[in-house]
Amino acid sequence: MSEVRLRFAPSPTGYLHVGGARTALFNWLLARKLGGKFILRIEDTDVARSTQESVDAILDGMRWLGLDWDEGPFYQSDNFPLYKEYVEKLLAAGKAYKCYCTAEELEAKRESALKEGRKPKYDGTCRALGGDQPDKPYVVRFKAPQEGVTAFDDLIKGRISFNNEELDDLIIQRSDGTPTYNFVVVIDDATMGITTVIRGDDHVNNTPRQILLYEALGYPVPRFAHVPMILGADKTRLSKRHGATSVMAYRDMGFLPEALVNYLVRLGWSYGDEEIFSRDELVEKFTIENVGRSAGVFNPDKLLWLNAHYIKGGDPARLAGLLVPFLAERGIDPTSGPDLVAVVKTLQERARTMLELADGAAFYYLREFEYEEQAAAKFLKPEVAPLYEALMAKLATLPSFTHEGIEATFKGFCEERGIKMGQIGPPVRIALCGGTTSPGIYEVMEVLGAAETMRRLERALTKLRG
RNA sequence: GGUCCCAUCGUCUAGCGGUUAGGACACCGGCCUUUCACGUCGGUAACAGGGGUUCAAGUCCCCUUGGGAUCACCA
Repeated sequence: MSEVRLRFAPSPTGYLHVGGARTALFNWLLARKLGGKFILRIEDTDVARSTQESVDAILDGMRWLGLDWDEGPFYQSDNFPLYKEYVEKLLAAGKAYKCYCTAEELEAKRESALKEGRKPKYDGTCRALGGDQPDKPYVVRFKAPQEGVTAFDDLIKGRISFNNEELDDLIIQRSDGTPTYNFVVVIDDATMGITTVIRGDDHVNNTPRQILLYEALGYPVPRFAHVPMILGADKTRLSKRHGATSVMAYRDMGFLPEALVNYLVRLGWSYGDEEIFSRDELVEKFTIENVGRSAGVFNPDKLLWLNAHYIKGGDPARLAGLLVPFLAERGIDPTSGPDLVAVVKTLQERARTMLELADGAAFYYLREFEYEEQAAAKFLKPEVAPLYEALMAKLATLPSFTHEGIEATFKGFCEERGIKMGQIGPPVRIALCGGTTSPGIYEVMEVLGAAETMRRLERALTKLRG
């Protein structure tokens, strides 16, 4: 039983955001590296705020990132009877008690305490109460020690300690009988045998309470690792106003999962000077000790750079497959036109996202595209008509319409006529793709094929003749 | 406000007592070139401040300042 068991425990109140994804990633990496288990648990004790759509969205995000889990997903809402049992156990042992204070009373106390500059902690009114009050609604509170120190050695931040007097008697069961987060998380992590808890550092303040609960319940306390949060450019918590925070939104914006994974893991973790990590390398090299202690700013530019890197080196066939839906959004069906894989190859070095790849690929499949106004005015002039005609005649004699042959034809053409590539290149480019930006014209011509190339040249010829 | 955490280029970071403080993104130049990119070469740019400890401090300690998290019948 020395196997490490880690978990990711999101609450289904929204999509999977990048911060959560990074936490999940760290857990997953450590589990894979150590040959342990990675468990997915849905924290839906707040029945009112939890939705099935959110669960689905989170699962989709996990799958897209390739974070497969070994056990689960488990739902806390399935375990309410179990939690109730533990509450009873604590009650019976005198380690918890019923509190009859109403939410309104507590709110009032909290406000006045805050106003007077005192700590807004529960004052313990019901702690010493004698017997039950059968007809009154109540919550169950954990009877926390009021003195002493609770400390733990965080795997990332080092030793962290709290004076118990700072802690109050937290509610472990609501008046409607449902358990609360801090209690449930302990029961679950304990009963699931979680050995290491990696979570956002917004949980550090919960940790001492949870440790106390573990001890009260007689369970071993797991190791904790609190990962710093992700900030926006203005150093405040990353939110929608900084841009997309949903993992799936990044997919829709044309990012590759390996790019997002690489980016997210490097945000807060490092391995010497290395920037690029394959999934296998991450599993091999990841250690929780190399996770930094301070919060990091999400840098979209660097993500973009990584994405460009993975597109550049990606398998053209795979990229072509991923590209289809992006093309469909533009009303393009790549089955009627040049081979999409060949198209992708001409674009890989100049696209940073699948969106850009789709934009760049569009002209291959459009037959009656418009010419960019400025470009047409500058290059589609009557004077180039003879050039077009001569070039087409020469091209027509090519035995095979390949990059090499086409290039040789252009070279020879320029030499014969004593002109420079700059005089024939731009007009041809516009004829082929309608603008001044495109892959190299030799490769474009090869991918387009002889017939389509000639048709486009002919079409431009007609256009420039008025 | 209490508690807890954090602090190296604009950003992500390397550094684990002795370094010309390194890399990456971004930015600015050169080269390459049929366009746009890619690539390549080079450049600008950082140890928050103040005290200690030490022969020696970005590295260790303390304080200040500045950020952040958290103080729910949310998770």
